[in-house]
Amino acid sequence: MSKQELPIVDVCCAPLACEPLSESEAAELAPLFKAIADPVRLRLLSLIACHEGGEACVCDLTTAFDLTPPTISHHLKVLRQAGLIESERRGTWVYYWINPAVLARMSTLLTPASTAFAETA
Amino acid sequence: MSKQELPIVDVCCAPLACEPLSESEAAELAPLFKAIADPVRLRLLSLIACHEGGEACVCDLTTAFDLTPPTISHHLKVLRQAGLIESERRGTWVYYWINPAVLARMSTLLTPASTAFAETA
DNA sequence: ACTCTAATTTGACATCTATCTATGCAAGCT
DNA sequence: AGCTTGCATAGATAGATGTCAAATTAGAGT
Repeated sequence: MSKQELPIVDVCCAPLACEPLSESEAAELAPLFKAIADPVRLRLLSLIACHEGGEACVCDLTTAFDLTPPTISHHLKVLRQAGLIESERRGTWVYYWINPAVLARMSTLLTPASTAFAETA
Repeated sequence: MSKQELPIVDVCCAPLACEPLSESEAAELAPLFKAIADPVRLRLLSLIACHEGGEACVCDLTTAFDLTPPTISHHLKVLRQAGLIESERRGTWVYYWINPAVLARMSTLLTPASTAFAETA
């Protein structure tokens, strides 16, 4: 539905610490993190990812928050426009599921290159 | 220097998709992503992480942007207050380095639990 | 057709944010 | 002491963002 802006996924996938991010790479990646830089959207993403069958109806999601349906709808739209989730209407209900490839790309980006951590000083 | 608010790192470390994020977990995690949800800060983080010795002087960073020093200083402060980087003054210059543990935690959170991606459809 | 429910869109508003200029502070040098 | 450079803070401002109430669209079932 509504194929408006499709998320770009052609940027590099190397960890942040491998080589400095170019201006254009940063410009494409920042919106992905901006999309999850909100407590409600983080929980939405988690609720969807954890839901049985890998997808959740909006009605399953709205009940988990002290927010009005339009607000939830707004947050879902932000996540969808960023490419983090996808949706489909089936009869009365609209279902959402996550796009694991985008999540994986973000995860990889944040991987400490050297993996030289572990010193929890 | 200035031990103001130290970042909390006592929240769970499991991937988003393992079990739904609690409200408080989301509230603690969102600011971390908000800190990197900006193209300038993403590049700053990358520049610092990639710099030889694992640390960079502010003077190394300001030259990479078309922004005034106060603006860079502001972004560094945001990253530092989130716990993503740390800093120390040595003589004339101030050096910044990344906190790999926090990066690793964020990376883990975004790991698709099932690791059932790879279908780059 | 009418009605009911599910979900989104629109418009408004208060708050937050990125950026700048101007100022302040700290360290090194003459 | 005084100057210069590196960096941070303070204050101001335009623009983005999260939230809600009201209106709208889409299906399902009388």
